[in-house]
Amino acid sequence: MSNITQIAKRAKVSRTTVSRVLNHHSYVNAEKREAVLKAIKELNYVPNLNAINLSRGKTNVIGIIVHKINHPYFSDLIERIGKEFDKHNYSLLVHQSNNDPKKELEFFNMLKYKMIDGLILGSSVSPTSVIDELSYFGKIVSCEYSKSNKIAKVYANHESSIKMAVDHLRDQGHQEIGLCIGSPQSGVGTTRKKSFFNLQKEYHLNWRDDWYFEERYTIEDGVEVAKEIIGQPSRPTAMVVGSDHVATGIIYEAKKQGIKIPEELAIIGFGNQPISKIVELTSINPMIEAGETAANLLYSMIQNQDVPFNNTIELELIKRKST
Amino acid sequence: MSNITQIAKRAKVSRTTVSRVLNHHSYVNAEKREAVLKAIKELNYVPNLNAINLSRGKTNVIGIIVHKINHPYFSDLIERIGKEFDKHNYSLLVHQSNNDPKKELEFFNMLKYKMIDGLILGSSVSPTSVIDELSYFGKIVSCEYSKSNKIAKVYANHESSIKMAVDHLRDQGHQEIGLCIGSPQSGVGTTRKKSFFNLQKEYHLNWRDDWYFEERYTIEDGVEVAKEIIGQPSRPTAMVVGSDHVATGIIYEAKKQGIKIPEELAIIGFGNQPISKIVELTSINPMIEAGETAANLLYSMIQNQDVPFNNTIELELIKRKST
DNA sequence: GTGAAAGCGCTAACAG
DNA sequence: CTGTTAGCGCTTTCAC
Repeated sequence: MSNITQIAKRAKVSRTTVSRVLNHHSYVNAEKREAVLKAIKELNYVPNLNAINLSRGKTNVIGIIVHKINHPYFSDLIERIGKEFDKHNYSLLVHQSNNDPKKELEFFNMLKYKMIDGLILGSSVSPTSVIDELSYFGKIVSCEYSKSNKIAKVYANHESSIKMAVDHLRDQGHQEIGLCIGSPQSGVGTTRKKSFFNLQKEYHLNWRDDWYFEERYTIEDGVEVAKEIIGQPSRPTAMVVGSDHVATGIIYEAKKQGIKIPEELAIIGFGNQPISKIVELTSINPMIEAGETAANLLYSMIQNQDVPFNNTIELELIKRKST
Repeated sequence: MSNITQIAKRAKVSRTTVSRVLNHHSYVNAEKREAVLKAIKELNYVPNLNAINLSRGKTNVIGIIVHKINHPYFSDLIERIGKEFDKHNYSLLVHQSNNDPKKELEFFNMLKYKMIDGLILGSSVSPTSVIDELSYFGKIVSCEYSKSNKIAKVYANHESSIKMAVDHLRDQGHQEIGLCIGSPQSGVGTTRKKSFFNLQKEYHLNWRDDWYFEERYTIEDGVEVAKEIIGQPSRPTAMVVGSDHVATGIIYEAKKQGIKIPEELAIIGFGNQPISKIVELTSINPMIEAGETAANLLYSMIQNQDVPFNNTIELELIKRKST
């Protein structure tokens, strides 16, 4: 394993010159350049990124933390952010928190310790104070609402999206509406839950506690939810479901049990995932891509450009046959 | 931003001592230790990982490259590998290649340049020569079959899995069997395709070229495949489908068009993904978890332990109602 | 138990 | 266009 000094010696130039040809800096005399290139070949030289990173004070790596890597929402998010940053020659350090604040804290050190140049919060359960303090160490973009005003955010208004869903269902005549969300601790979950129950009171909707479900993420979870609903003595006529995949599971199981969608059970999901087209699920969807937006925001911030910190995402309701 | 030298000065000790308390090395006089800790607090010291990495010659990061981050197979793989390495305090640098050899090569530099301590090939389209050369720079584990004998591999025998599928369908009386795979360039795709056509000849199965589909990855792709099949003047009575998700799409669309599964069209998938239970898809499944296995192999290799390079995964056929 | 000194490998300001 | 020199921040032998 050779280094720049050996190349310099062999090519009979200074290390600076080697560095210059390596980085295509300014012009280097053709002969010397050739000598350097020759030495590089002969010694099988490869650069050491850790040295470069240390010297430059940056790594061209950005971090992203999510609740669960293989949840479709997050894997899509990671994919889009990765693709976007790839254009700028940045790599992605991906971490899964399982919504565990300790795990988040651990990963946040990557920013503090200068292992990553920026951080994207796919989801976070850390208190604002932690985020505020962290922001001192580097650029951060959150893909959900955050109270911190030290970081950029790109988020949908989940309050209005819940209203969009409930209003839509009420328009169809529903008065018994259940709710199913993911993590009630996450920003998204908290807001959805709160907004829903506010509306439920405001509209004087009927309610039973067993119409509420949380910590549901997958198609299989949806199947379970459907079973629970169907077993109830008096079940809701409609469900607002935080994830298209869970909603898909509900539809699948309900249909299997001979329940007519939407006549006997209406379902509305979120995210307009590919699968929603297939099961003809009505879904509420962001009108911009949060991943790309977050990536571009962060990239600009890393370039020390000013960006808006509050970026709200407009939503639209895509009506299909499940409502 | 303070560094170890400033801490040393303030605590009136040497940098070595600071380093020792930081790393819990040997014993340090209680008073000096306190002084160091105090200085660290006062100066808001945070370590610089790049310096540590450079000095130590390792990063505690491993890289993983996959065709597509948000394909369920790969996002599951990443999740499992991440979880496994998290136990050892390793982070994950994730890269998507889109099966582009150039993109792969770019990421391989992360290993050469010492940015990562090891590499997992979720999928790869690079020639053996490239992998062989790369193996010189670090430990590599492939999650699919590879001709390279310089890296560890954990792979299913796709030849026998195809045979398992075709035999099963023949047992049910099928003579007209179609094939649908992902990338025909990937190791998996190549083998599946070749094995299938060998069998098709050996068994004298009927065949039409329009019973073959490639580059299909998603549920939506499956819907398209179903539409194409159904539109054919003489369609196959069964399909071997490389992905459960694509198979799910086929089932969904076929049923929608009133085609009876499995009477009029039998479907067999691969991977036993959660969704396969829901659509009652027969699926062929590995009996061990490739992700965990690959992670543990790589971890052992990084510890300079000897590991078996050829790790085959046994498969089982999980019969459900689609065949 | 502690410190001096020599790395780890590269970059960049400055002078010529 | 090129070299000198001073970092970047931490680890680790080796003496004492």
